[in-house]
Amino acid sequence: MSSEPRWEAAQVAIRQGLATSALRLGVENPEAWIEVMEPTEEGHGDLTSNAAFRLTKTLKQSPATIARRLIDHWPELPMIERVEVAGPGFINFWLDTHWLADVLPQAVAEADAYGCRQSRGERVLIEFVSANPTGPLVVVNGRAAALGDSLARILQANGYAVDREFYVNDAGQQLAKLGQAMAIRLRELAGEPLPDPWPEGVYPGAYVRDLAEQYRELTPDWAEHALHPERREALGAFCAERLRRQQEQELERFGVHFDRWFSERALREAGAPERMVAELEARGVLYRQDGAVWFRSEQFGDQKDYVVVKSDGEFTYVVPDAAYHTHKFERGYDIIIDLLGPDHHGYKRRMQAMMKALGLFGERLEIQIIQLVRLLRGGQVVRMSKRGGDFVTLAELIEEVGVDPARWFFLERSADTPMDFDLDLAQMKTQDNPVYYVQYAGARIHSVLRGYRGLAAKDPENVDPAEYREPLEQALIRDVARFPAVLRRAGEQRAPQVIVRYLSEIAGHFHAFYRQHRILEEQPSVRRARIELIRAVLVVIGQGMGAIGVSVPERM
RNA sequence: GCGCCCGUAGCUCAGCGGAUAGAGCGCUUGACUACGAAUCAAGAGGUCGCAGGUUCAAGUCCUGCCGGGCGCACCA
Repeated sequence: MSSEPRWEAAQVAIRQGLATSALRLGVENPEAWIEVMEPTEEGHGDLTSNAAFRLTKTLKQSPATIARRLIDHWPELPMIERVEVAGPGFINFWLDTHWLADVLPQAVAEADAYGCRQSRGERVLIEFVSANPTGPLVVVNGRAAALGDSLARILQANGYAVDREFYVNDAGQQLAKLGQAMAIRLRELAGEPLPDPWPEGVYPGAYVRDLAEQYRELTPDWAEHALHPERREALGAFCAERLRRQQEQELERFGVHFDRWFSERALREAGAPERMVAELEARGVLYRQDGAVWFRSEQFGDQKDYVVVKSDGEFTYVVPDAAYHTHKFERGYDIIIDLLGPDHHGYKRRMQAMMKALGLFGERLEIQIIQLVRLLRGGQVVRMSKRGGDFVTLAELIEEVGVDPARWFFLERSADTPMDFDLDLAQMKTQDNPVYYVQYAGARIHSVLRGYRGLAAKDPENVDPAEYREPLEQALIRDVARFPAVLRRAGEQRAPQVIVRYLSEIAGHFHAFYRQHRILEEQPSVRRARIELIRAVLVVIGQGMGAIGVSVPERM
């Protein structure tokens, strides 16, 4: 249950005020022209509008003149302290600090509901990570995990019911290769030499040997199994299940919990791919050529047609994938989000084309590509390749830099930008990591609140907003008031980094305030007001950090 | 060759068509007998890859180049 966010209320009131003025000046349908936003620069008010510029054509006057006329009969509103025309015609609004200060007790009272919105009855499905169960998770999976989980948290705070789902590719070719690798490792355990050369496409990673050892413990006639090609799939399935569980543990350790692990094998066993092909056939979007079955992808906006059933009768991977996506739609989600890895560029159009061919709504399916993560060590790019068996795992990354900094680092950058992750920097210079900057602000507030316990009885019960005189106090009040709007924007733009930026900002204001002003050593009335302020700041830091899955320790 | 993403301070990156383009790191100079110096204050540092176009207004939108990354299989 959350009350009216003051910042947004002010925005709405200003828009209405400007619309009323514009109407009086003879503008038809003024709402369409009026925009109220946060200025990029300090000194340009709390909220600003460019309405005058946009009305020059209609009113045939200079923006400065229009701006003056728009605020000519500006009504007295308790929330607005000052209105001014600035520059070539901007209208800047300063909100009344005392009016805004009401958000402080509100934030403190609402605590972990502050900034959140009531349920809107819409369901969201986010599929992310979905790494193949053929090895440990790697660094880019960590980026996907951090982004998907944070997005889920942000959307939940915005009133959506969100499910996190992991699609497990526990079928098909990769499983066979995994089984083959397993057979090789079992024979190695039996004392046979490793094949030379190593077979093409078979995972050479040493982790398969660990799995082989586990298999030996559990299976009396393990040596037999290594020799029978028809056992390969079962061996692969054994590995896949083990590796999937290992991935799940690593993700839990990273603070990411999936609501559902959706099995491709189950989908196949239920005959979904066959039904998918039949459905496409019935819609007349398939044709036969060179012994294979092709999908008319070009008709639906893709670059070229592609094969759905190979000449050997096997499905290509898009068929079960399309069946899976259809299944998502059938489950009734209002928004379906896929976060895909950087090796799925071509896949996006392909899946959208197929959904279009099936008559499913394209807008409800959002596909976001997460770009590459390059690791730097000693100033050199660390080359990673799963097939080459040479990679840095997510577990190793967490070991080196810790969960909180790793998450922060991933979320700091927008998903569609390839990023460099400098391991040396993250490891050696942890004190420079911005995540500690925000956590330190939280720890300082906790420390002050501990010190306040013995003093609280001497202070007045109620806060007098007139005590907020310092610019930094007022900046913090604005930060607290702005938070619901920030959370909302992060959700609309599907951009956790909006929260990250905000947190750095409010922490900066807090540290400056803390160095410059005393809290506990002030007069009771001032002290009471400042305690209320920092309690609210702590709530907001907690809410923001919660939205990106980073902790706020009481001591550090 | 085609498609997607990216070129902004020495480095890593922000920047919902709006005002004098920002932050962190690094560099220079200052601040603890004071609630936690993992902090704060001040300074230096830019032809926003290049060229056109749209607009009252372009780092942001459009077109073409240049540079980098990643994709373009009867692989997943």
